[in-house]
Amino acid sequence: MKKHSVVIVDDHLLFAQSLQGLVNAFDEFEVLYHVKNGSELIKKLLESENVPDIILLDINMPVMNGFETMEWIKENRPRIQVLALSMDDHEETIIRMLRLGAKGYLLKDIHPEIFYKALNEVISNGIYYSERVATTLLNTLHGGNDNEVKNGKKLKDTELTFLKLACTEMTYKEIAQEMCLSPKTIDGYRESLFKHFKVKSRIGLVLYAIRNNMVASK
Amino acid sequence: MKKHSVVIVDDHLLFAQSLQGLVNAFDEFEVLYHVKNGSELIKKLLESENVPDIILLDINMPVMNGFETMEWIKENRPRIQVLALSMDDHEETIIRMLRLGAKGYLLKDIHPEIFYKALNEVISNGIYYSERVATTLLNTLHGGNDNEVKNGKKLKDTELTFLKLACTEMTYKEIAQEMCLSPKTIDGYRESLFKHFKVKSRIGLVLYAIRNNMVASK
DNA sequence: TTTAGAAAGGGGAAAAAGCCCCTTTATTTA
DNA sequence: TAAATAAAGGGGCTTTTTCCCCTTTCTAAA
Repeated sequence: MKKHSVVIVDDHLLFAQSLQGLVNAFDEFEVLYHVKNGSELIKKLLESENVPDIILLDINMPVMNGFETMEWIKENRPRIQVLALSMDDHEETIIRMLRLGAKGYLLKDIHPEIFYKALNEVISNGIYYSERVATTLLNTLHGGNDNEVKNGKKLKDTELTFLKLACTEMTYKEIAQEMCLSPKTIDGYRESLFKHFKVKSRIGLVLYAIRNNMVASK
Repeated sequence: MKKHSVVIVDDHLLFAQSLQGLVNAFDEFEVLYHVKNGSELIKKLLESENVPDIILLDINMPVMNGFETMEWIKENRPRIQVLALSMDDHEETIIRMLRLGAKGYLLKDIHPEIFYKALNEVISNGIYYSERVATTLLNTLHGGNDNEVKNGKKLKDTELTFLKLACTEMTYKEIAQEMCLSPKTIDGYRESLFKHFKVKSRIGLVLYAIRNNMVASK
């Protein structure tokens, strides 16, 4: 029987290498190769005629991150199943990744047996989430009471740009200049995001953005 | 020949399990067991008469983090060599860990061969740093030009408390109340930390604190 | 074709943040 | 022991932030 081929995309070489060993230890799976980021993956996919069945995709990578990579895969290699693999359990991240078409979302603290189950599930065209991920999703779906704005709704480009600049030492005036908008417009974005995220100050905004992975914290 | 025994402390089970495979693949080393956090490690060390030669210690763990764990080890099991293993390459973190007595600091994106070298180095009583870690350290040691305050100097308790509260939606007035100090004193801390970290605003302070792991970001 | 609702922006004011320069009281340290 | 330094705090000022209410323009839906 031909084994299912797996490609690992993760910049943590130690983890990638170790994970490769783990995958190869499963009878039904074997690792084709592993790469350090999205760009390398794309290069490999383009030059190799050996198409993998599953891609294990890390999200936080320096060069080309998981989201961008996922978009590329969906457009160019839609038949490859992608399993997101991250330490980040914030719902914004999870939802974003699943919206982009990932077939599952695993946290790196899962048990290897769960990992094995996830691989099998994905191969048989299913979807798999870590328990904590599923819980998070449930909370989001029929979540809460008064958060009709809070989550799913994604930010507009301009709001996101503002948010990123707000997570900076720039004053609003400087941000306005940078974005070629009136300070008053910026003030509007600010108020709208404050309500959206239920925060009371720019500090709160920054904390929210970082905690939810909307801007790079490190 | 008896193999050198290794204990893995990491909450990412998938990583831990995979790493165990990697370590066991080296002839000279074998994994004794792996645990999810510092508390579990201590329990194991206390109840088992089988003392490991090396502990591979992750830093970011939910229950008892690497720093606390390192302190305990130095006090109670000073003869065990500890290799810190983290994705965090900020100098404050590295220096703190090495000050606490870690025999090396590895970033999780290192190559497995480097990992092997590090294990051997530590066993022969040496010290090993990832290349990027060494670079960071060098920059710090005879670093820069005018940063006589910047790094090594650790914050006083009260300053750290202020810093943590500053990474919050509280106003300075509220922080002052919380700390039972005059708002003017708080203002003094603020100014001093601004200079210390070379930031221009409270936002900058928050970003610095998070990036350097001085407050929990997530 | 109205009409509702975004998006961009204005006025104005109160609160908070940021900045210097200063005083007092301990605690070092030379 | 005298001088230096650190910790706590005050005065007073400017800039930023935060808030609320309002206008115009354009687009999309009823």
